[in-house]
Amino acid sequence: MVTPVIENAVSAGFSGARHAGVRTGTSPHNLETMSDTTVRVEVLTAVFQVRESETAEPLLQVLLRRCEKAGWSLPGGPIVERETLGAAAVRWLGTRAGLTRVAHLEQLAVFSDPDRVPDERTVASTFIGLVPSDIPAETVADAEWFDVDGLPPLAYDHRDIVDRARVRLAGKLSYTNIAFALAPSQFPMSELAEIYGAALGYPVDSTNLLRVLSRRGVVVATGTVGRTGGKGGRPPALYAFADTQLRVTDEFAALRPPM
Amino acid sequence: MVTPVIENAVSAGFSGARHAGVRTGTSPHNLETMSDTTVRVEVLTAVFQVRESETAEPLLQVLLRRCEKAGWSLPGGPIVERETLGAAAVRWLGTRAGLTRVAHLEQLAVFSDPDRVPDERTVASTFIGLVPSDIPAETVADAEWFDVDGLPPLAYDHRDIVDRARVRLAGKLSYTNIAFALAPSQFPMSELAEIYGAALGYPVDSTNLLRVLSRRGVVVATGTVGRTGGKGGRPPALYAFADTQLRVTDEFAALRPPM
DNA sequence: TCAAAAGTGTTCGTAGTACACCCATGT
DNA sequence: ACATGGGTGTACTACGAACACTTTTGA
Repeated sequence: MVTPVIENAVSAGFSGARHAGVRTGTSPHNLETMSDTTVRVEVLTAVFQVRESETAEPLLQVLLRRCEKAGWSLPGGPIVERETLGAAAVRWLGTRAGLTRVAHLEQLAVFSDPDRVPDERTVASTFIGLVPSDIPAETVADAEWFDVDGLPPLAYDHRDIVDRARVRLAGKLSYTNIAFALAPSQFPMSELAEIYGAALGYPVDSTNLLRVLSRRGVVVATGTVGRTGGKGGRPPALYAFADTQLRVTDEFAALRPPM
Repeated sequence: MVTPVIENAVSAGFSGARHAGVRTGTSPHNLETMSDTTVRVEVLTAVFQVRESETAEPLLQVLLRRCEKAGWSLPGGPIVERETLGAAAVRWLGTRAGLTRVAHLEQLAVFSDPDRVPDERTVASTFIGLVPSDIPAETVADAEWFDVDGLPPLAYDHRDIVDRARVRLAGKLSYTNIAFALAPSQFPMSELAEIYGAALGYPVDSTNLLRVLSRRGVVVATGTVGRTGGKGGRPPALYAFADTQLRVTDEFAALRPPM
């Protein structure tokens, strides 16, 4: 179970942004010709996958890299010229962690505390990445998967980033089809319920999950049935996600438009 | 009515992040000692206020600045050393638009297209700012408020930013108490319903709004009553928001935890 | 034939909307 | 008194959770 946290909100009146002693460093107009203030920008991605672990049930895991200076850290690195942040995130996942495919990648937030990293001032633009559970692990170099509830000490503020990513993921599972990026292309509902359970941290009933997701048009039956498991039981119908693109499926919990 | 758009999602397998020809510009380890890739970072804020306009009802408006080079643009500018992005956003709102108080400020997204601004490569970290409707306009210098549905042509990608901000605001009105930052400290429910209506783009029934928001503990009655309006009518009870901090008030539309 | 897993159906609670009706004030 | 706006109550719908019961397989 993930505790919800409000993200990046600076609330309630800082009255008088009088920027005492703060040098703006530029004239107040023509934004596009100023070139004095540059800063190091890095991307960091929290990549999640629901994976088998020592326990009976699969668990939500995060991909970490061992970094000799600062311990375990999220994969990522600085951006280069003429590259979007998303492209940089993908590039670093390839080079740093051997990950060649993520089914979904989205911006999380920017972490900009001046002291978040010692030495050079570094702003981190962070991402969430999701890998379907049937994609092989392919851990490369010094990368490794960890249960989200059994993380080692992480470098800098990377633990905050992972926590925020988990909250976001849990939230979106409830009102979007984001699980398409965690699930295999075809699956029995009981397996999908386990994926939801792993990501949310509490058990999800497969019966009701089917009802909710099919009413919303998120999953559709493929018509095929799977093999029955090791200990007998009725062979399960196989389902698939209708989209492979993030969609809001329950837009308004309240205050929906009239008619 | 705001059309929902999925934000910042790069979905569905870029298989093989082989970064063809892309120079990473650094060795793959020790993130904290690299200093080659720096980039200009600017903050931009879409500030909203529900304000009286020519029409009978108040409308949602955005604060824009006239910029001689690129036309109307969002207030903001580059960050300086040892300043978080949020602080930079606040500072620029003060110097560029004379705004000394926002009730809520939150990160929106990062816009990083290499060509989003000509000349120097500039990454924009964008924010949403909200100003209560009873705060005087205080337009300063060449800043001006515009109806969100009657915007002039905006500089660069600033129109995209405003649109994304509107979608985010509309969404959060439904499942958080974010309206605290748009409403006066005390208000009759009919006035709050108008604020919701302006921000959402469709009429909101004040009767039901009261029920929803009081069940959730978002608004509370102050006990006082206001003055009756110009054309008679029963004097309204006055309400206030319980918090001045963003809170999720309807966390799970579906898939709530058991028990 | 029995256990295990999957699927179907039913009941229940509750949130949200629509709308009718009652209340308090100014003219 | 009556128009105007505010407040209360009620009926209806829909969604989701819980859970019992039925179905289909393997041992």
